[in-house]
Amino acid sequence: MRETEAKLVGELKGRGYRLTPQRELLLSVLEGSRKHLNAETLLERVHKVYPRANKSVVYRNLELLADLGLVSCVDFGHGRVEYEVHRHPHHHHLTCRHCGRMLEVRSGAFAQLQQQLHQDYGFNADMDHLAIFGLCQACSEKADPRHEHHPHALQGMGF
Amino acid sequence: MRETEAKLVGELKGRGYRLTPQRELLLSVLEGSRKHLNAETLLERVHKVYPRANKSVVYRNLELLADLGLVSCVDFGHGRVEYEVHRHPHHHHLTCRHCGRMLEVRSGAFAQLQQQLHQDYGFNADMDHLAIFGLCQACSEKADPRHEHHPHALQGMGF
DNA sequence: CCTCCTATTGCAACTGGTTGCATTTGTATC
DNA sequence: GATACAAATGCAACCAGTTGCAATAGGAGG
Repeated sequence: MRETEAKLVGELKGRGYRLTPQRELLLSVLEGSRKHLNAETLLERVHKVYPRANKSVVYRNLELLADLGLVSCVDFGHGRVEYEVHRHPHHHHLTCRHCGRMLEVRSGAFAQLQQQLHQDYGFNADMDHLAIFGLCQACSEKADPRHEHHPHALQGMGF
Repeated sequence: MRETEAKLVGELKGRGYRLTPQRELLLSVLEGSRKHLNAETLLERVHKVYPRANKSVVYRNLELLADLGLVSCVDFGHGRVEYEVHRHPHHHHLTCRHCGRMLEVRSGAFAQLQQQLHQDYGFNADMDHLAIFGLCQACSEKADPRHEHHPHALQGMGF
């Protein structure tokens, strides 16, 4: 906790950013949660301590913190982006587009892909921001190939 | 052209969807373009032929067509999603978060990742919807590690 | 060609997120 | 601790995309 706090202060000051109460608060809320948080929840919690906080500050600081590598944001395709402190540097997210469940995964294949892209194209991929969609095992098994697409499946799926 | 048209009709009717002028038009606009198109441009073009077309129809049909595997949509992180007919089944997009340029790529490493995820977690990844962010070769070379993050870099980047 | 049923459309209201701008506030310097 | 300057905030307007709902229109069956 203190460690990331100190890291934050160092990162910010070193680069000419200011240490504002909103910024500290935002990070501490993120650290206080084990789960991903979306911007709305985040704002609610910040609000309890600092009622005049504003959503644009939340978004702008999340962007900054993400940019500094302190938080990572993942778009699970549920209409809102989720944020978390960047403590497990190499885990990725597999989201099932059918049941909506999300799997955290740490596969060497990601590092391999990253390496390959660097080798072949000189591209330095941000693998940590990666969310992959598809069908989880359970849903793959249930899916009958002839009915893979149900009319209105997406609208009626309840997420 | 006709081929995809026929494929569309078949897919739709076979699954109980209707063949509406908006749907056909949307697909033909997508096919008439070699590049990715965003929903706004798409709507403009549809509008020229069918002036009372509406954005919600565009979005709903893009979702349907994507779901049927006829178009693919990629989020380049520029604030709007881009759509294209799904003719090159296995190309992926590397987007530079600094200069915004986009690279089309066909690497075996993606297939390998896909395979690995299937093997290890039984997860069937939709690799075609994948856009990867990072730094392109040019920007990586220009970036001085001590100034990797410029104040307001994202706001001032001009896209 | 008429009827009926339901998929689809058009619309307007809404959502999550972004932006421009005037105001406030960290913080470096004196 | 006062000053000054740029970074950050708060706000309101905005943007892309989504949703609920009443009206419309494919198309299957008669």
